[in-house]
Amino acid sequence: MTRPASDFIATMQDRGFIHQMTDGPALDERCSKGVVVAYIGFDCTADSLHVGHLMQIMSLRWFQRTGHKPIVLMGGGTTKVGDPSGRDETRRLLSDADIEQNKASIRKTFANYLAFGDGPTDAIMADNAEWLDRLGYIQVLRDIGRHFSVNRMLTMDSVRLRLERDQPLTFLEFNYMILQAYDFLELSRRYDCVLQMGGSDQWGNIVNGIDLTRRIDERQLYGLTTPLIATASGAKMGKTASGAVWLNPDRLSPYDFWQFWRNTEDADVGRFLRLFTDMPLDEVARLEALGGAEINEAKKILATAATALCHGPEAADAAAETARRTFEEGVAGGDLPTIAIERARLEAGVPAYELFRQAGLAASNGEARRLVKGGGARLNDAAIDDEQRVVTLADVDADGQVKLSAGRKRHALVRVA
RNA sequence: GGAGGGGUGGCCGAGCGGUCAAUGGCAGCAGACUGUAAAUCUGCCGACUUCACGUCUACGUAGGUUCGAAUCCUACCCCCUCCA
Repeated sequence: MTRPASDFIATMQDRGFIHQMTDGPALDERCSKGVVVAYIGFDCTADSLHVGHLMQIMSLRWFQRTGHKPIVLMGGGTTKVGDPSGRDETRRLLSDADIEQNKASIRKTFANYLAFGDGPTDAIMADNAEWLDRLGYIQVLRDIGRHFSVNRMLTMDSVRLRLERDQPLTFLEFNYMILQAYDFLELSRRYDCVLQMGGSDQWGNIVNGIDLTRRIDERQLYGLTTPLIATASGAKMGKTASGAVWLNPDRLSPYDFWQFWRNTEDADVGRFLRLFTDMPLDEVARLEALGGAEINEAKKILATAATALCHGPEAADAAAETARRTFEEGVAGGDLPTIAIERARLEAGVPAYELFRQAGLAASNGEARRLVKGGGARLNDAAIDDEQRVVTLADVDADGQVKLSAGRKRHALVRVA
């Protein structure tokens, strides 16, 4: 493609957000001529989004920053059905109450990335439960169902892959793409929305919405998908010690979120800076070029910038500071997980493995003991060599705390209550 | 409805009467090497405790046979394939 005319497409292209587009040139032109409305849907399958959703969120952010109006569509309705895209197994059915709860919890995340309001380019939030819940079966079959050919539905990846692998696909899930297609139609009518974005696994669903709207309203809509992000060594992105990298602070602390980015592989630093921060491209290029251990500086900047977007600048700085003190000075930083213990218990002496378990550094006493046995446990930065090591008041430092470490990276504090 | 195949630890996948808490791979944790990276090598990786050739809970569910079952039998549930 020649150089895009619109800031939006140019930015998305330069920063690596574009996997596929429907009629890219036309979309580019649209975006260069005035405010465009676009949406991305988020299903409420968990009470928090995770880094896997970050591409989508950043897409909306850039969309808004380049002068357009983003719609965050909560999938209050579609979550009741469950998107089969990219999965071999049927999603567990969530209760309406769970979905409501998840929705409420997820909503909060967006406030940090987008500016909501009533202005022409202010973001708005919608919920497809609003229209999907009201649909009548026969009516949908007649109005929408007749525009879908089962022959074609069977060729969509979300369906085809299931069938090819002999994995079951329920009729409920089979209908998901129809509902998502209908969403696009509905949003185009309600908000003049002409663009849907999403991950590459959403391509089929997006194209269905475009086709449906062309057939019913004779309106041209557009789609744009983002590439699947894996780490340079091929692993799926977003896994950490304790599972997914959640965006909600109650699921993953800002400190741990910061650590996730800090541990980015060398080869990914530039790409991640482009995708997950607002950093200008020339600055990214400079940081990316750092060699050897110097690349660590770039990782810190990445971590702080990404955390600032998600959790706010204060939380990001606090996390960076805690990390600096913990790793560079070897002092216990303030953001580390902390547990309290009564003075009396310490006077009597508490086995170290017990404390490791309580502090969450080990899931069970047995695991804690194995950690000690394996040489990975440290007490106030000194390796614990005796499995039976008992912690007493003698181990408490001047600040009234004891520092526990499991490996190089995971630390916790025990404070005397 | 009929015939056949299958349900094993977070996942994949061996086992098919004892020595099986269950081979192997992946994922995860830790150690060494480093740069809080990658790659590599090593150890750990159901729970609990006196960490041990100990106890408990586990191989879809419920019973049964047996000194002893993930392994055999019965019933039930679920999945897949083919036929109707």
